[in-house]
Amino acid sequence: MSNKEALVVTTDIFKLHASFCGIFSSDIRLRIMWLLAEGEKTVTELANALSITVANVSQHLSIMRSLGAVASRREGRAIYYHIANQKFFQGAVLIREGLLEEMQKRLNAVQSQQNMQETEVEHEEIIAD
Amino acid sequence: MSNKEALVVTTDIFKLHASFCGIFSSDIRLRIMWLLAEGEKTVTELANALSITVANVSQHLSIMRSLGAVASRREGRAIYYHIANQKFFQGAVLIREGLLEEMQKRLNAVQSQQNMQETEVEHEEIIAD
DNA sequence: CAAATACTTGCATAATTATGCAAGTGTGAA
DNA sequence: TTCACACTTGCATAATTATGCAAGTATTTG
Repeated sequence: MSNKEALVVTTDIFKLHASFCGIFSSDIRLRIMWLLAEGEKTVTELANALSITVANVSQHLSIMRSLGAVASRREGRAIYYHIANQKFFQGAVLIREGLLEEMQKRLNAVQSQQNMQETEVEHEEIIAD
Repeated sequence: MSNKEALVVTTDIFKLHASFCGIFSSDIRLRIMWLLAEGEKTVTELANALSITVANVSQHLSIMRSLGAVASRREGRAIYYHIANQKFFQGAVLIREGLLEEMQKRLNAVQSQQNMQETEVEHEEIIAD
């Protein structure tokens, strides 16, 4: 994800989709999406919320804008950014939900395995008797 | 996205989510998701469908499995892969829909701009009369 | 056990992406 | 016009990710 490509021109929807999803492969850009989901924000507001430099936020926004994930409007000397299409955020939310579900499943699996082991120990103790 | 990390252990949901989304930033892995959405498939089947080497598919699957996007089961000497949670696919679909919507919007914008220009020309012609 | 099939892994090399810092642009106010 | 503010860009350096190829493991079959 560099910000040097001015325009993405691909006829291959999978390649386009993949480049686009590069947006979500940075935790900073994900946090920006989550902040912008609350409503439009300026670069400075985002930088403050994220505790990183304005230049860095600007570079991330430049990538996101070049891929069409966000759009901006100028008001005086501030530039307000917003999510270009809510489906981008909704899709990211869905993926996160899946992740959390899977983590919960694994946690449950580990816990029930622990219960199994505890049961085995009890069983051994019974045998030891 | 290397396949060397055995286990992702992060308490930061944004970092975890971002690593996970690295899966979608490769067109090959996206194609694998789309193929697996049809139903479970072996590594060889995927390699044939994608016209790439089995080793390469295996490496991509290894990344996807290490992040929990896919799971597998062995049947004889074949290993069948499937999507671990449908929300992963649904989220990717939603993002693609957003992308296509935005592309359509831009196409419409270009077309209406062309219509505007045509109207201007007509206008000039009327003036020329 | 040997051979064949199906898949995985290690490693080197190439390509892409991220970051900080310095310098630049655009806007409004004095 | 000069200054300050808000943001962007270029560039170098570091870090991550992708790919092919060769060698490896696991399973079934003869």
